[in-house]
Amino acid sequence: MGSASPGLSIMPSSRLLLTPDTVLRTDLEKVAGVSVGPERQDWSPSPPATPDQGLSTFYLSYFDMLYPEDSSWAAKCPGVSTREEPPKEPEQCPVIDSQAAGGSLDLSQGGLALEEHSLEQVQSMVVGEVLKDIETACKLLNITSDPVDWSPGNVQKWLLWTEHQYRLPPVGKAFQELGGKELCAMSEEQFRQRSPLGGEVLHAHLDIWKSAAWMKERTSSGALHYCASTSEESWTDSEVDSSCSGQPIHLWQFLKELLLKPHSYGRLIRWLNKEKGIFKIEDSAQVARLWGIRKNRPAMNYDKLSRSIRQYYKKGIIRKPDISQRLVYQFVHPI
DNA sequence: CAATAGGAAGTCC
DNA sequence: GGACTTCCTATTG
Repeated sequence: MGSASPGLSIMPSSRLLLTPDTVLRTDLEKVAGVSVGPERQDWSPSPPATPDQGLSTFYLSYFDMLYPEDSSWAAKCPGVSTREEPPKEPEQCPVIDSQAAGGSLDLSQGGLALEEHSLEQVQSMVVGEVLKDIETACKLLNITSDPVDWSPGNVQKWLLWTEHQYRLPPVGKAFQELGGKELCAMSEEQFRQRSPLGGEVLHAHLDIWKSAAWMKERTSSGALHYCASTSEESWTDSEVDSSCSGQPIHLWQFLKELLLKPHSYGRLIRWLNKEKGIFKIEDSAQVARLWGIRKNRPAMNYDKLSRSIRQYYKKGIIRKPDISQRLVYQFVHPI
């Protein structure tokens, strides 16, 4: 049989007749624009006050994490608006321009050089970051990056995770029993029918995943760097291997993964002293919840999670720091 | 009152 | 059997 319905495989590719980052960008804009709620997600910069600030904020947050040391230039970098291809999505550009509208092109000196190379580079970096985020989520959830391959269980995990990440209203059982193929075949309208409040955003997020999977497959021929490249500064090779091979993830690995993505999880858990491996759990309930999603343990809570951490004391994996503080732990072997 | 500590038994791969 | 998970009691800040 035709197995994967034609539309399924054609859809992403037809969309990607445009450059990959154009497509992703469109999805990103959608997600950012649509999901702007009273309480935006955790991607660091200040919550947008208006819908069109949402997009800028969305991008800037990525600039932020690309240039954590000096994000000031990005904050006033309307260079973003000097796009070369306005013909394509005219109505989406003004949104980006909203920052420039404020005037103040501070690109006078040094800015020009930046402007020259920045746009495309920044765009590809942003896309790269999105792809990395997806890889991270895959690791944390133990699901494949291509939604088409998801089991109904995987779909539920992804839904729970995405809900949590972007503070979407719970979909409950609206998508129960759906596998990845069915999910991917659904239109935005169908998403909205199943989940009137968050369906549209969920669909946009899924779209990003689909695009990413398509891009990944397209470039996979020579590229096996994917897994390892996701956590630049992180573990040793052997550790990367274990987290890439779909083996059950250990709690300490999970915690480290969260710690490696401060722009996504910094409000839940963060380094107090990265060199020494000291970290603080800022939101114990949420960290436990994510761990529960990962392990399919809906009843997981901080009481149980912390008991697991305490098992690490004996094993010499995690300990309490010399100066014990609430919710602060230390990896015995940092880096 | 939530966090910490650790024993004990159960589950899951 | 290892790596949690679940439950529980006692202690601490």
